Amino acid sequence: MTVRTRFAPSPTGFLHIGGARTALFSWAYARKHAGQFILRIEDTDVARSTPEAVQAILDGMNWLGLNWDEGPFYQMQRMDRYKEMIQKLLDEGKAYHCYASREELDAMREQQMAQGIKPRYDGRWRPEPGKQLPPVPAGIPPVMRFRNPLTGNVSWDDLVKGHITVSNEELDDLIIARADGTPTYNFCVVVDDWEMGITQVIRGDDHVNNTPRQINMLEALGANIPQYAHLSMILGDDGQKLSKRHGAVSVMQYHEDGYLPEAVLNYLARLGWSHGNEEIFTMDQFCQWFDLDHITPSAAQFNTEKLNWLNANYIKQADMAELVADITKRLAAIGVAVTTQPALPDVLGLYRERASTLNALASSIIYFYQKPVVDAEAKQKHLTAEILPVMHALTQQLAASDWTIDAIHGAIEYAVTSNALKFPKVAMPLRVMLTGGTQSPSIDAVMVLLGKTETLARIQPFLAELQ
RNA sequence: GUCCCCAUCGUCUAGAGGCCUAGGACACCUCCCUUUCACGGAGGCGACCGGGGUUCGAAUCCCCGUGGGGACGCCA
Repeated sequence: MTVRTRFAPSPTGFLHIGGARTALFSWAYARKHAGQFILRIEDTDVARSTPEAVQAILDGMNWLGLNWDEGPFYQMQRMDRYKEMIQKLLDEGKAYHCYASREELDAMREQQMAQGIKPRYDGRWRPEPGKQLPPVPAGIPPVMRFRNPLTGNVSWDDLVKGHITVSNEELDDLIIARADGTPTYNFCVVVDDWEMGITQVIRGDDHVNNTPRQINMLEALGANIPQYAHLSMILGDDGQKLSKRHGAVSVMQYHEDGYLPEAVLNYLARLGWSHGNEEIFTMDQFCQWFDLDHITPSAAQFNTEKLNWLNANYIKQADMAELVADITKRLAAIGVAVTTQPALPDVLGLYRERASTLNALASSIIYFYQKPVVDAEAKQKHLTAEILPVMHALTQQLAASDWTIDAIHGAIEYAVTSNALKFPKVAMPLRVMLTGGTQSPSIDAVMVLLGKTETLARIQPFLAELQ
């Protein structure tokens, strides 16, 4: 049987990091087994679903490169099919109408909680042989409930968590269609997973509790039971649960923040899954290695520092043409136009090993295309009156040099030795004048990139000012 | 409250009864490289939640406890 997995988000918000990992694992499982990966949009909550959210999910998937083989299927477009199946269950006596009002049900739950028992529907409208049902209230549209078995257990071998058993006594007759006739989540999932031939349901472990209900419905429908793999959740950097209010961000935010999709993917893959000591790997390798056996059943805390480390690695390896295009865009976004000189690939060649995000990389090279803002403290510390004569002499020599890295280095070296100074004593003032700060790659390499004219132009005002 | 799940360095994890003096990675510290900062290299610090079993032997299996999480919607 060919493997068919699915990712089934509800379009009520952006694709966040937890959803992205679920999608990644489902995708990788299908790829590993040469199967199909299906995208299904669970939009039956009309009030909360939005087209913008659908687009945001698609954008996130595309950015990560998680390509799907079928879909996206929209549940709202499959209503007729669900309704047929509901009718089938009704005809077979496996579902029934319930006329209990919301107020009535709320009161029931409250009472059960007060008694210290698990709140569950008490079956007041469930038909039984010889049972007298309440009189049907007039003008009240009923909901449809699934007739869950009263006794016995439901169990399955979860591919991540192992054997799980739940007693049917813990379950109740869930609503499968609302009063307006639209089917609810648990029912749609069951019909879709069945009809789409899903073989492995890989999803978040907040669905563990839904699984026994779904298995019961699948059985009532006469459907095959897929295998289930429940992934633990991802906690925020601070160990707290991720929520809209707290820490949950769109995967596209990582794009904006300067992360490469490869890095995010690699990080996510390694969060809760492992392949021995492998830390950095391509998606091809991941798809070959991926298996459900090596997924940790416990929750994992997100660690931005490790993501940064991975991202730095991917920035170092990135294709130069792509890097140039990306950095150009990021600089443009902050109002910096990249000119032909110095050539961006040359600059990036020197700076790419120093940054852990693309944004950091972009801002680290601004001073090649704009006059730097000089750090006052650095200026005061390094641009002293005593260094002035040395700088003057050095500038003259630089002006006459042929502007190769050796020539520049030689000129600085001469200034150092002829004045009996330490190298930084000369290099630091240059760094401050040319870059505005005290941290940069080798100053001679920076000067080569900056060019003779620009270098001298940046030094000149300081010499004048110091005089 | 009830049910379900989870538990190895600060974090992500390796670990399928002896290979464990518990390995790797991030972070942190030290040193090296060096022209500052990074990068890189070499070291270091650092964990099996507690208690009972089972076993010749337990991080690993079982039970209890503790702690954490999830679920209990006409949401998904």
